[in-house]
Amino acid sequence: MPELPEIFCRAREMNEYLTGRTIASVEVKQPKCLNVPVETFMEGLRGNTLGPTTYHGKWLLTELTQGHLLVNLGMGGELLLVDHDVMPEKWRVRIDFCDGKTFAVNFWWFGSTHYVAPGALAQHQQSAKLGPNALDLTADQFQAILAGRRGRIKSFLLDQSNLAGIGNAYIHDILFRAGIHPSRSISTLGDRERHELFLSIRTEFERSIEKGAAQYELNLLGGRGEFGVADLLVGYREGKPCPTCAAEILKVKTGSTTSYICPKCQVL
DNA sequence: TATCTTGTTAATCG
DNA sequence: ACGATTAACAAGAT
Repeated sequence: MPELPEIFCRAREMNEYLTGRTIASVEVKQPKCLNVPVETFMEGLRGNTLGPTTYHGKWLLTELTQGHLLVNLGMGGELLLVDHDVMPEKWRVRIDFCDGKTFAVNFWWFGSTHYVAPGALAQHQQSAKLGPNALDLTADQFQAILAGRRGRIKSFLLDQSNLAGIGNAYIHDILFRAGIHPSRSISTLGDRERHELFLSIRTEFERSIEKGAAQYELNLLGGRGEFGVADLLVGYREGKPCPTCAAEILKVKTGSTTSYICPKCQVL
């Protein structure tokens, strides 16, 4: 589940381990994950040296000598730095560096690996329309984004054009910490609740980042984070007691997504 | 076998 | 125009 904490950590790792390496060749096993024809992709990348990597929501953006390499892990996958001849079993795109290392990209569903030509980043639709990073907001900015908005709070928070980085895994605990039911209308939320929500996003994401993000995702070197199921409060804990009031945690349908809630702490 | 899932976009309906 | 809902898409695990 790559959400903001995972992407944040991958970006940090890419800065530490990939920056300065020069691309010798590129191979694509799944052309559908590209935004341009395979030839364009390979030609665009070849010969470039990798600069700093930043993140925006669930996108990783790596500056190249000319242009940018963008990766979105979709619903999961691995970014691995390996030796040329020790490739992982599954990979969709491999970027071979001149020094014998390879950046191997794999998704298990719906990922993207894009090449953006110099100066064209603003034209990259998928990343250009993202809202601000959820962790970069101040309390006031968060209030401003919520002000006057309609609809349900959960769909609002999951909509990457409002604020970027929250997905359907961390959101269970984010809403629980704030004591807010996922189906609450935004218009019924008081200032105090909105502020609690703001704090919950920070708390939740920062806790995970401190631990190197999710246990069930591999980091660049093949290791794992330490944020695991034991760190979850209500997410994926159907039938278990709420950590606050001991009521039974429920798994409920909220629109097209599933939510885990405490029915006593998060009333509609 | 059938169903579930961490994401995103487009289409559709009211 | 907006919000809600559904389907669809590149898999893999249970």
